[in-house]
Amino acid sequence: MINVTLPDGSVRQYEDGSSPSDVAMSISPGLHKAALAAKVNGEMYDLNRPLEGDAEVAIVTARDKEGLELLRHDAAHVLAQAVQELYPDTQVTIGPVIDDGFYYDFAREEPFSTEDFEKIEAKMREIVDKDYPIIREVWSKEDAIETFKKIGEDYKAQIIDDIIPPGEPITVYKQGDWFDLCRGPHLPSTGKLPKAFKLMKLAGAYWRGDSRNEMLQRMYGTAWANEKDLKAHLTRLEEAEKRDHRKLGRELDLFHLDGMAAAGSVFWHAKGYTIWRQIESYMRRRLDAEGYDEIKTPQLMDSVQWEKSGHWGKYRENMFIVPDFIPEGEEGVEIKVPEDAKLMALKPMNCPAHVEVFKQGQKSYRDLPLRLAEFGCCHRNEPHGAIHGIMRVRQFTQDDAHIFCREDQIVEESIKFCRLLESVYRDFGFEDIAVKLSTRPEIRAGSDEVWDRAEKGLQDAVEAAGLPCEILPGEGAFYGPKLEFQLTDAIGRIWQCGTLQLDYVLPERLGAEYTAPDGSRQRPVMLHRAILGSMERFIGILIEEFSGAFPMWLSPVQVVVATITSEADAYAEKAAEELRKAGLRVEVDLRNEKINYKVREHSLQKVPVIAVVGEREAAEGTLALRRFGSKGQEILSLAETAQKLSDEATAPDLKRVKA
RNA sequence: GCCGGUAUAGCUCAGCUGGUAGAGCAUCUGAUUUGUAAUCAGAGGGUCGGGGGUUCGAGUCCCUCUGCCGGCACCA
Repeated sequence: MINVTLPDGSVRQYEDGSSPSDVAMSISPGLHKAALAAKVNGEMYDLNRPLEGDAEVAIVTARDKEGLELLRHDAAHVLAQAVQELYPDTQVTIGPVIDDGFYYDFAREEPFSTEDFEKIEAKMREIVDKDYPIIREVWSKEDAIETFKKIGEDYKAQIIDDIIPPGEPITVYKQGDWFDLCRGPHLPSTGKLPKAFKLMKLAGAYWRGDSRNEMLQRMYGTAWANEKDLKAHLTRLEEAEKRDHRKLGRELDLFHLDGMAAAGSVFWHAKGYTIWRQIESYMRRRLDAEGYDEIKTPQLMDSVQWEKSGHWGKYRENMFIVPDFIPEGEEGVEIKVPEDAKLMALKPMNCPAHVEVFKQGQKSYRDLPLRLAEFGCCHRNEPHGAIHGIMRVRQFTQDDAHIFCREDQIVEESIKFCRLLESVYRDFGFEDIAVKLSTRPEIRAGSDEVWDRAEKGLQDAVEAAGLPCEILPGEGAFYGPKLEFQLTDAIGRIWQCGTLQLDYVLPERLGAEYTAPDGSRQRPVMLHRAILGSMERFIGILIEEFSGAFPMWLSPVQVVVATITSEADAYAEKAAEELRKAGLRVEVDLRNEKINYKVREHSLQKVPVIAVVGEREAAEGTLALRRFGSKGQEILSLAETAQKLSDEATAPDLKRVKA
């Protein structure tokens, strides 16, 4: 007999060789029906896999996170079986679970098309209906390789050969005639898979994630415990689409993009640039208060500078190179660049120029830490497939700064930075920030003691700011460890925004030094840091975060004064003037349209306040305020409105000063 | 850069198996003076992304380039 401890703490006895399925049945037939797998001593087990002794057993159903993952994993297998039955010339590779679903990578000469999806889904449902038992088998490595090779599954054979560590058992799952290499666990039968799945998209993906390898065809799908959850998920996706910054950017007249005229660069319109200016002013105030010195450095620098900094060697192919010469000849004649023309490059980052500024004049230890900030406009020739809206562009402006300091100042500076970043993000409404600490890579500059101190310094800094942090071992730059601060867009894509990087190498390469108290010449350490990251990307994320309905202080138009009849025109102008005097961004709508029409239009533009004026308001010197997202109205005197709205429109940092 | 998809009016989209373009909204003009999410009428607007080909004839079929979309790879 074996003793089984259930999640509620109770202990039951079962015959030797009993499986989680027996346990579930003994608790209730309902649970047995809902059971998908089990957690045995914390490890996931198939329902029918015999228990090997006393154990803690928890039955997993579709309600558990693990259960849902199991479903999705099975959905991937059912997909693979369906595809191979329909298209026998297809090889299977891998099919993992991802957020909200799964994918499967197939190798096949002929491309699939999304038009095949309907047929494939029908086949998947058929496999579910057949209710094939899913049977786990343990094979030897040699047998497994041989079997998969024999049936032409070269990728599977390669996985077993290269990827699975020796000694680990090779498990194969069979459903009907079809079988697949898999770690498991799986559902007891294909009939347990709810039909709440849907194939979503088709995409290319490199075999084993390496662009030197061949490209496979990846099918993405989503799978849920029931139809209702699936529908809710699809609705969420639709809602997220409405928040897409590219769509809102156009609809709200914030910016436009023109792939033909300037691929990967943003044309900012007045409204979008108003938001930009608010953010820039805000950041400038925050940096001023933190002891930064704002500077401005050249857009074009001689290639010699980039050679010295090391960028030329490593990133040349992503830099825009400009030959320094005067083209001759008539219009229409091809421009010939002389072979000996000096080359310049648009800056891909600001740091070398900041080191140049640091190097001007003599620096003493008394000058440190020296914090040089710049809203630096950078150009990077990004791979074309990487460009995305205003999130990933070829011209962008960083809220960049470099802190030159002594090694013993690193920790304090890092803490100050993390606190500042956390406070800035909170002002913009971001509460959960993902922080990643990338530690020393295999090939690196500097001694282990220096790395020890640097990594610990960054970790302490994040902790001091009260931010949770995940460590990415070996992901740091060769010159130092780094922190990355990530935000998520409307559809769950993660974007790097803020960053803090320690750099011991660049000051050395470019010869930055200061005079120490003992009169010796010393190298400063350099902290590369950005809070928002790129202005473009940050604004893109803000647009999606607020779905275009910006808080008052950022909103490009804060108030629209809309008239009901032309009788109120003069008063409307006067009211707008008063509100502008109070520092508000105000537009007036005197058009000969019904108030319904005006309210609708400005509501669609997500203007925070519509101030309606008719004869009554004009006579009484009041405004009827209607807030975005509400139907009610509030009648206030002109003076009260100016006071109240300008308070509301005060930037968060200035509010703190006032308070 | 790679794989797949896609490109028609300012925007959203229709245009079946080839017979030289349509709708709604927007714009402009006129009427309407209106009380909180679309007042009515009329007009203008497109070498159907560029180039090449098949055909008597191409928005429609083929090739090619470019952009865009979704992934992959990349992201100092």
